[in-house]
Formats: sequence, C-alpha cells, structure tokens
Amino acid sequence: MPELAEVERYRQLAETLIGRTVQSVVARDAWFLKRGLTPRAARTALTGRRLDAVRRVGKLLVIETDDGAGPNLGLRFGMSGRLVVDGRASIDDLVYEAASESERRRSRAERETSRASNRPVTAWDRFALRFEEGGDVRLRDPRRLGGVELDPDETALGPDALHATTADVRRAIEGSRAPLKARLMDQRRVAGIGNLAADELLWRAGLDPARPARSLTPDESRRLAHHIRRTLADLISRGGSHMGDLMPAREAGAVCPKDGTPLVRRTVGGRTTFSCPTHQR
DNA sequence: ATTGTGGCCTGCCCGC
DNA sequence: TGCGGGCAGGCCACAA
Repeated sequence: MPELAEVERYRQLAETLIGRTVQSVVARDAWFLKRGLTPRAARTALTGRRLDAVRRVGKLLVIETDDGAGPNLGLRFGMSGRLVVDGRASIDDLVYEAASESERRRSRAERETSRASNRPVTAWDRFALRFEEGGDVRLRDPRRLGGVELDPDETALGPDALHATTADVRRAIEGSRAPLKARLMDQRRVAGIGNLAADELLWRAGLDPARPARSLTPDESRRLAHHIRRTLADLISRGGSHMGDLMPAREAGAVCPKDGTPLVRRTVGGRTTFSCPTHQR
C-alpha cells in the first residue's frame, strides 16, 4: 500500500498511459471525488483529453492533460489504494509476494484468496478512465481513504522527500518540539514520508522517533537527510515500503536486526512506531 | 500557529 | 463456524 515507494511505482506504471485520449470517465463513487468535484464535472473536464505527463509529488500522483491546456488529475491512494493499468496492478505486489518464502510456497489460488485486496474486484474500483486507443486506468481502493481531484494544490506539499536536502530537512524540523517522526510525516514540511518509511529511516539513522524535532544537532540533521534520501531510494529499488531492513522485525517480540535489543513498540505522532532503544538516541 | 486527538471507511486477522 | 475487538502503509477537521 501506498507510501512514496509505491506511488513511484504507480507513476512508472502510469507512464504507459501517456499519449492516450480519454474516451469515458467512470466515477460511480461520488464520495471518492474530492474538493467539490462531481461525476458530471469530472466527465466534462476529462473526456477527450490526452494524457501527456505523469508526475509524483510525495504521495500524490499528478497526471497532466492536453499539454497544460487541460486540468491536472490528482490521485491519492490513502492506505489501501492501488493503481491498475490495463488490468494489471503495479509490480510491487509481485515483488512483495515473491519476497515472502511462505507466500511463494503457496499456490497462486490460495494467495489470491487470502490476499483479497489484490484480487481484481471491480467493486473496489472507485474511479477509472477508459481510452479511445483501448485499455483503462483504475484506482482500486477497498477502504476508500484515497481520492480523486482536479488541479490539486501542490504548493501545500513540502519538498519531495526523495530529493530532500539537508537544508530542506533543517527547515522542516527547526524550532519544533513535536516528535521528530511527526514532523517528518507532516506532508507540508516534507512530502512523501509515511509510517513505515519513517520507522525504517530513523532506525537506519540511529535517531529516536520521539525526540523533539528541534533537538537535532546540525550533524544529526545532515545524517538524517542522507538517510531519508538513501532509504527511500532503497525502498523504491527493492519494490516497496515493506522491503526495509526493519520491516521483518515490525511485530510483537522482535529484536533489533542491528544489535539484538528487543524493539520498543509505542505510539508516536499518533502512529504505531517501532524503534530500538539501544542504537536510536 | 503548533500539537494532539479523533474520525473517516472497509477489510482482515486473531482469540473466544 | 460465528462474532467481536483490534488493527491497518493516509489524511482531515477540530480543540486546547
């Protein structure tokens, strides 16, 4: 499910849509349309448009139309949203399943049954575009926490985490006594860090998620910026946010893969957080 | 303004 | 087998 790494995969998948022309808009779930958008307005705005660029800003996917003359289509995936292009989900599913020994040993049928949210169930397709050239793109979201909007306000997002500089990170955390992790996950400060990536990169950086953001030394901020970029790039190349080195230990009773210390599970910034009390200070 | 909390919506998994 | 509770990778409105 979608953090930056997943949305980056969706972006790559969506590149195959470039050059296609919207034949029809399927927006049966009005609740899924945001900022006052209605099914009728979406149909009017998008039908006949050619898709000509796909960008990712943090966890937001932006599809541009008609060389800037048409509206931008903004897709958000919430916690359970997936992008399906021409009937294919993005390959992060495959990587994820292949990575699990137990999953691999099981039959495809069993896997399909147990991982119901991956099945091609059209009831969960909340929004779709069909193309004159054939094929379609669908936003499949069982929990309906994602959404679709036109011309999303990208200025509300901070610099993209994948390319965050030390200066970006310092700006994001300076002066704040909120937990470091909460600040990193504030999309207005830095865009794209989700709960799993936050745990992973703070674990790699050796920083306590609960530390007041402003307590970092200049050297720690630099180290943090490095690990933000490095971790996200790693997660993208490995195929998903669940591919981090800390992830296997993200369960009750697990120990730190670095030093064997029992991990601490708590809520930080309102989110379940795993960290190592020994090497994360 | 900043920070913390609750809620949104749905599905899955565990324990009884 | 059925049922209730707790959980989930995001985000927004709200209160202090």
